[in-house]
Amino acid sequence: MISQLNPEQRTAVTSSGQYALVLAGAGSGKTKVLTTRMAWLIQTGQVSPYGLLAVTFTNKAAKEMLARLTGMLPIDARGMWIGTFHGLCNRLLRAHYRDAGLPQGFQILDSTDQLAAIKRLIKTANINDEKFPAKDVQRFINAAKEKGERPETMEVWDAHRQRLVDIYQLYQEQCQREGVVDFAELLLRAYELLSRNALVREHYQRRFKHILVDEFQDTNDLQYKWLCLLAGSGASLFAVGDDDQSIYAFRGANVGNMAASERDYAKGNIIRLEQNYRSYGNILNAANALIEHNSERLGKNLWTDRGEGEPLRIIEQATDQLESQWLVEEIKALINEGGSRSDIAVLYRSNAQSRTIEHALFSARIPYKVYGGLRFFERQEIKHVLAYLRLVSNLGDDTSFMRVVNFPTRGIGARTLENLTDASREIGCSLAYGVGAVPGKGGTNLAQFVQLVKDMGSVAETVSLPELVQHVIEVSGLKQHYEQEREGAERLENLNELVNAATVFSLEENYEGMPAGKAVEPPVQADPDIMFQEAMSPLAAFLSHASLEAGDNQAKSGEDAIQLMTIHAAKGLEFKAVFITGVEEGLFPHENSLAADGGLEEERRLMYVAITRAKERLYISLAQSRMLHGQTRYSIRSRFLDEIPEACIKWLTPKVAAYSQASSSWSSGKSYPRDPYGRPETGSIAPRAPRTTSSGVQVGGQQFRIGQGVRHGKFGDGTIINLSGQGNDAQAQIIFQNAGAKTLALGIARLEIIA
DNA sequence: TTACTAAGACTTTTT
DNA sequence: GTCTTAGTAA
Repeated sequence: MISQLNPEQRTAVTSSGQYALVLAGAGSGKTKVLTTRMAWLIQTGQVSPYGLLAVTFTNKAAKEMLARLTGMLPIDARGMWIGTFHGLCNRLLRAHYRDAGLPQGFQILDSTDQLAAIKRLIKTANINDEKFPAKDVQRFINAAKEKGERPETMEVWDAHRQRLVDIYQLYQEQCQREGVVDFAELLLRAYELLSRNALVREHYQRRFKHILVDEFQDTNDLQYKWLCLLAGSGASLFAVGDDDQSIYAFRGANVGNMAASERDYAKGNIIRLEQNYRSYGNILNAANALIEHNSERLGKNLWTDRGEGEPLRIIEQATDQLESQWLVEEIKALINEGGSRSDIAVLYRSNAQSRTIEHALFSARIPYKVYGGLRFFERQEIKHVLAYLRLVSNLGDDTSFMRVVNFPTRGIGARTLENLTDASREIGCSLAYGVGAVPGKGGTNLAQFVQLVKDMGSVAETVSLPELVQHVIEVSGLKQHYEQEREGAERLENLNELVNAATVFSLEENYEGMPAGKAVEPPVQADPDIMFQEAMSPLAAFLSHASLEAGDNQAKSGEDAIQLMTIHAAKGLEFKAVFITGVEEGLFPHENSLAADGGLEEERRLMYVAITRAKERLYISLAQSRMLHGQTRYSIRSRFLDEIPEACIKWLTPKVAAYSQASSSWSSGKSYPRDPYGRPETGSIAPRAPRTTSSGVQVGGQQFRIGQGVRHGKFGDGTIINLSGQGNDAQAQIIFQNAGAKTLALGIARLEIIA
């Protein structure tokens, strides 16, 4: 297995030091190195499968790793510690729930659940929700946890921050009372468990001889500390990552961990994988040149022996709609050449851009798939069923209680719930236990609801997991509710799918190293840590599975379709042909990113990621005007395009020379902040100075010029600020005094020239 | 209690 | 343009 590697890959795989940092460029065989190293370590007898821990960020990556490993070696991967940070921490906490101070069946809150819990807290604790919006509080708490901070130890410098810390404290108390943990808490609890409990820590430090980390540039401070603690002084730490592909700083990832690890382990063992097996030369040259503009890189240059290939094709269109139309034509051409649709990806910076593109593809009847969006376990009907199931598992789960107490409606209104909240708080119990204290009709309805959940609980003791799920769907009234709803058919289908998911889950023999489904005997063999474990109930295991693996993020597979996704979602993927759309100042780099520290560099890395997705052909497009937030905005091409060498590029529309005079803006009468490049930092309404030096366009006997006044039957009077195209295809951008900015086809719109 | 309307937001996102 | 949320009327 080693013989198929290039020299650098081989060095990495067989590295014998205590520490190695593999700087793996895009398309350089990162996963191959990681999995081959695992296989090599096991095969050469340096470690048993149980002495190995491999951690990734996504379930997808973990599955891929496991699949490749078992493909190379005939080993039983069950019980091996290969998983996501959250999955492994969950496993750790399940095994040692008592030492971690958690109830045995603790449940996991996803981000949505967490936000709901915080909103509820803000209400019950009478916190000013204008000063402390739930979203801000959530961000504060998660950021604190990701730095490993608890309320007691946090620095406070003003009253506002003090209050935030107090809310963090209250939130922790609420979670503890309800027996739930959020995502960040999984990591922090696991870290605290290891750092405080020497017995547990030493056990795992002894056990894991080799720790392997994927996408190391995406680790946050806490994850890094967790790794260091687990590695102790004896284990080998093998980290693979690419600082140039760090695009998640906004959610706490700290690229600095790469440099820090090198410093902390003082081994200086960096291995660079720079040979790229994915893209042609022009694509790589463009990517290399672009990323050169970033400072503080560890340094790396991709190369290939595949030749230059096609140049990058860049096009500038007048509007986002024309951009999409061009996209459709180009895609048609590619397909005519014999390309398959799924080899073509259309990437964009923000989700809002997909609408126009989808519309154009739809009109042209080109099948497409949009990635991103709601995942299976995040759908509201699924979350409703899960909330009932969580209540069955733990009546004290107030978040779930509030979610379904009146869904489907059963005459329990806001007033009744307010009474219940007050009563429960006074008694000091959870909502379900406080229903007796609510008088009147509301109280009766509440009592009936709690009885309903209790009845589900007794059924749970006698039937299998899928049977229970089916039962809950029926007696909760959810089934009936969606049967009556006009658009309920798909939701009903999803409910059936949930029963299937439960069936599949209960057939699995183990979950996170623990017995799952029908708790099988004997328990998972050969995992030495089984001695710490008590079997989790199948229901609790299923619920935790649902929180941790929200399901596929992709549209239904099957049909051969164009792939539409954000650049973030494209990381790790590759396509024969890639279109990067909307490459304009203000959008990409996004204007909001410029204010953030290191924001521009992260945007540039994002562009780097986008470029390196392409194997054969790369198209970049931009539009001079685009509908965004219901307004037309004008912008100039992204500075990133000026950072790519002309030698790699073929401009499909002429490259406009300089932008120094151009401005891009939303509304007149303001002055615009400038970035260090002397460019406007934000987009806006005042039309920018026309760029096309066109002397005018002749259509239907009329001569249109930039700056000319025109009158439209519907929009009124306005001024032409830009012209494009020729003859009947000519388009004009016009700012109407009352109707705002419009792009009109001169051959169609009836315009009257005025003074 | 529900259903409708108005107002405001709105970069990227896995677990 | 589209979604979520808060407020109000039926």
